[in-house]
Amino acid sequence: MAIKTFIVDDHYMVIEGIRSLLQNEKDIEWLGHAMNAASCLAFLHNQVPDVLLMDINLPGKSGIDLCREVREKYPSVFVIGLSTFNQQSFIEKMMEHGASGYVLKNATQAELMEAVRTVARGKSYFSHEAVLSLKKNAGPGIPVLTRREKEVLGLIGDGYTNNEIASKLFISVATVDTHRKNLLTKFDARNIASLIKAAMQKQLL
Amino acid sequence: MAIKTFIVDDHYMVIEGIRSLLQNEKDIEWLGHAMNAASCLAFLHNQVPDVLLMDINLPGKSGIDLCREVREKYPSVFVIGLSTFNQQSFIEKMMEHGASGYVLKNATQAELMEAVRTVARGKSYFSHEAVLSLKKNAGPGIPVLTRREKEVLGLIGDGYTNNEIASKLFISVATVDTHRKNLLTKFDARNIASLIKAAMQKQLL
DNA sequence: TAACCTATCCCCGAAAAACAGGATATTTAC
DNA sequence: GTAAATATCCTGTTTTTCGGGGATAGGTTA
Repeated sequence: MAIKTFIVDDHYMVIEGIRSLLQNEKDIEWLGHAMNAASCLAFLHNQVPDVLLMDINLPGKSGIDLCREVREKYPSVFVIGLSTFNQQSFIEKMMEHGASGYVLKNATQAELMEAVRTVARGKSYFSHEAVLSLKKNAGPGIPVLTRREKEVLGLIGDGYTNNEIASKLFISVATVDTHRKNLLTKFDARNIASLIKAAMQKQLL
Repeated sequence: MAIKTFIVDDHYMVIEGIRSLLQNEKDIEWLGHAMNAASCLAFLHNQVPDVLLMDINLPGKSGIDLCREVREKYPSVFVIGLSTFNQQSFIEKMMEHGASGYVLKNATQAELMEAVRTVARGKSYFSHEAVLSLKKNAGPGIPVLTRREKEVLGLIGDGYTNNEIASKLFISVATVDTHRKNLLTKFDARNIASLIKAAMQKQLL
């Protein structure tokens, strides 16, 4: 029985590319594509694929959220995350939300097919490069921030000084300073510059 | 005479997608593809296309630089920039470096073919969405940085202090301070935090 | 209840950055 | 060849950050 596949990606060229890579495989069946989360869910309502290839950067609802929703409603669907970047933060998040694999968009045909077949058997598959970047970047991960810390981080990024932040949040400067110090510790940053850069890279700002 | 096209993109799926979108058009000929700047230049050495489709995010040398180089050596080649994002900073840069068009990767088949045909006639073509985002985001634009400023900006982002940067670059702290001041002015930033955030958003870091 | 997390506040001193001026070579561009 | 841009350096003062501490109070949870 052929593996039924479905694709969600807002890039027409990527959809076409994947289709042309998979269409000549006899054990892989192409059910169609969606270009956003809503029409993907609508499609699943009628027909359920075995493997769902999903861009993690979707307009509106992110791939991360869509992945969680699909896995909750249709546990038989295995999800493969697709992305241009191999950012460990994205990979980790997709995994946490139930994805079975992660493939970079510069993957070869062989890699893509292996991913589809592996995941269809209920196993996990990661792009070679994705694994490398996970290993390389094994250290930090995404720090867990409290609500207040996120708030302070946002204001720091907007260029406000501790004094201004204190006024805005109706707290003492000392408190803001403590939050700031905790942020530096959590991000393992030397100063505000590296803190902001790290936060931007981890999509926390 | 068919329009000879060539593609540079490091994403295999995108190459395949474009190929499958263009291959059935009788007035468009597919010369091949390259996955990085070097092999693109090597190809051009032997065969010159009419239209060169080029991802702006290439590994190593950026699409921006490749575009300039190609236009200098082969003025008959018209370049179309390809990108996932419609960031006005990228679009502007590609134009400054001699590109004739800009198409988003979520473009439709019709749009892509129109772009190729328009550009082949020596005219300019912009994705509908690219034009929109240019209009919408007319405000700030992207600051022009000198080589030294970019260097200093990078080191600031990596968390080095002015003293450390001075040592690294074998210049005085006062000079580093001046570069820093100029960066703040160019980015219209209040302090380092907002500078780094702005630089990250504009992909300059 | 005790341990833990979160948010709040405080002190100190050294280091760094921000602000405000100005100055001088060397390229680069017109 | 002249003007503009770039890179370099200087002297101040004021503000902010950074790195140590430590303390209290409320909520959660094991």
